[in-house]
Amino acid sequence: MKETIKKKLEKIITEKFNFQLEANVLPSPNESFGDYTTNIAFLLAKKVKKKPQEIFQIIVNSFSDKQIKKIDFVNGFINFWLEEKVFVKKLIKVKNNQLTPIFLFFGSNKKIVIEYAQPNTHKLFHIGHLRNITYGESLARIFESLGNNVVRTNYQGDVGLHIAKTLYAILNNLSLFEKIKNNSSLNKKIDFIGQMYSQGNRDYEDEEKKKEIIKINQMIYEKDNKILPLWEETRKWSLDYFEKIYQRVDTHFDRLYFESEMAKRGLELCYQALKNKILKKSQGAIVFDGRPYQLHTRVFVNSLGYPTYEGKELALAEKEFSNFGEIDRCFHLTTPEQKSFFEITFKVEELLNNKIAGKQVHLTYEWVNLKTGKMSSREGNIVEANWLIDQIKEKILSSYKIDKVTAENIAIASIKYSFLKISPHSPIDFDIDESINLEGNSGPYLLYTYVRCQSIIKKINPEKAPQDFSIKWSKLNQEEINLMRHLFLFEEIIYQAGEKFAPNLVTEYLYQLAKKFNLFYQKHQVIKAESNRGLRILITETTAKIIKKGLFLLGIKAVEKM
RNA sequence: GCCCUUGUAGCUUAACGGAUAAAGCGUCGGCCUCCGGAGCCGAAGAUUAAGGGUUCAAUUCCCUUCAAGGGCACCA
Repeated sequence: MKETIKKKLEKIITEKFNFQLEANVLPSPNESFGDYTTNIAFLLAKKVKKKPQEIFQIIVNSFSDKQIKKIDFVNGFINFWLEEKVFVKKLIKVKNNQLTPIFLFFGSNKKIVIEYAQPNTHKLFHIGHLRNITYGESLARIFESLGNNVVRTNYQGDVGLHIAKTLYAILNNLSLFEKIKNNSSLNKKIDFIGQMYSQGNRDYEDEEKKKEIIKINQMIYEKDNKILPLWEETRKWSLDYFEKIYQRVDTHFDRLYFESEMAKRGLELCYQALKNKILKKSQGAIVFDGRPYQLHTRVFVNSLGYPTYEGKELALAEKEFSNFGEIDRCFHLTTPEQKSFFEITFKVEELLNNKIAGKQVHLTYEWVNLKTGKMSSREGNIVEANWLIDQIKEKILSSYKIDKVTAENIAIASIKYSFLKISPHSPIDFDIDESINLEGNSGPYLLYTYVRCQSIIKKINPEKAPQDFSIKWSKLNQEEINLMRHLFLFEEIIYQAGEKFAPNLVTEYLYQLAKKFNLFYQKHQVIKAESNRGLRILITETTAKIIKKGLFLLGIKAVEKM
């Protein structure tokens, strides 16, 4: 609808004013300003030297569309009011699952990669990862619903000093390790790795032990047989633990990539880039000189001959762009401190392979810090994902009479919603009571509204409801009108959320929808309605469908009772 | 030092350059003989960090200052 108005306006502007202008058409900010609004009268006034009022008159006289009931002029804005039947048509489409999405493609192949989650093995999966995975999964679903074929990838660090520290400590506690390996649950194993990491960190302070840890680090890189079995075993513990979390938060990956598989190919690519003079030697290392591109200089192969994180990234990019056929965009979700890292590696990748140019995108989301300060595994003040979900679940179980499965779903809904309603660019100072809401603008509020709708629908047979929808606004109450107009905007909101990588637009939309429905519910009867009964049932069904679909786009499962 | 991001009610946040800056929590006052009270209604609460500029219009764009966070060669 928005596009239709826009195109017609632009045509009129060209014909009547002999002027090219992109007409900005938006949903009106509130009900008294119609359904769509445009500011072209302001913009045009100066260009064509006419008063906004005159411009409005000319547009009104030329504009014709069967779906538009009225066009008016308020405060300099031109507002469009849609015919009632347009809304009814849309609601019926939603009811019959016939919504056609507005497509948003990033290229001709309609295939994109989203790389997210990115935890490191041998470390805990904490609320920062939870924010990442929640954001990534939601973006994936939004892009899918806009017509894209999405490949979900996850780049996990399974080599590095933190692992050497952990393995060093384990080597000094081998009997305990064997005992845990044979007899303990996965949770105990993860606890054990955490303890060993802390121990390894303390050991690293000691100069002698530090040398040994660095040696172990090299052994891991070289897949030395003396360390390989221990590395593989503990790595598997971590991966099993991650997999359980992915399932718990309803995410899956098409491909897991590991840092350990990138070293060899990364090194080859670095030497190829050196040969092509994209990289150069400097102080014993191989580096990219970023100055010609206003970038930093960074090391790709260190002076010991090992590829750095940058060097390995070249191999990752190659895989991500070749493992799934032609890719139009590849999104990497990380916290902002990796900005310059990505600017530089993207540049080198482009120089190596110009087909990638412009297709790599770094999407940042901000840190989750604790109110008490920064999280640090050394200080042991990590908010671990399972712990957080369990805490919220307990809180729900102690406050409401529901079963455990539902409590689990509600807990995850409240956590995901709490993250997603905040723009990714806002850092979060996390406090469990303040950050995770169960009332007000929250996941449970939306679930509750959904359950409420379903509860009404279950009590009646919608098929037998009156099907006469030839309505007039004058016969409807304000709550019905507001709801219908809001429901109408759903697809456009999804499009905007995709365009701006902003699931928080979906949360805001759903919250407004639920609020409007609850007010309607409070003031008017549906089942025993004396007027508009069929329409009210239709509105209730549509609200339920859209909340469910919207929650799905946020990665949240609707519950049927609570 | 250079570069990037952020600064909005007591707290946590929202707002393609647009109309009266929008919510939640907290505080205060109302609403269940009625489809689910995790709900609904109302009140109080904002010089959008400060100061300039551009614009018909600035929380949004530009400049300066202040504050917080992050990045700037062999960590990931």
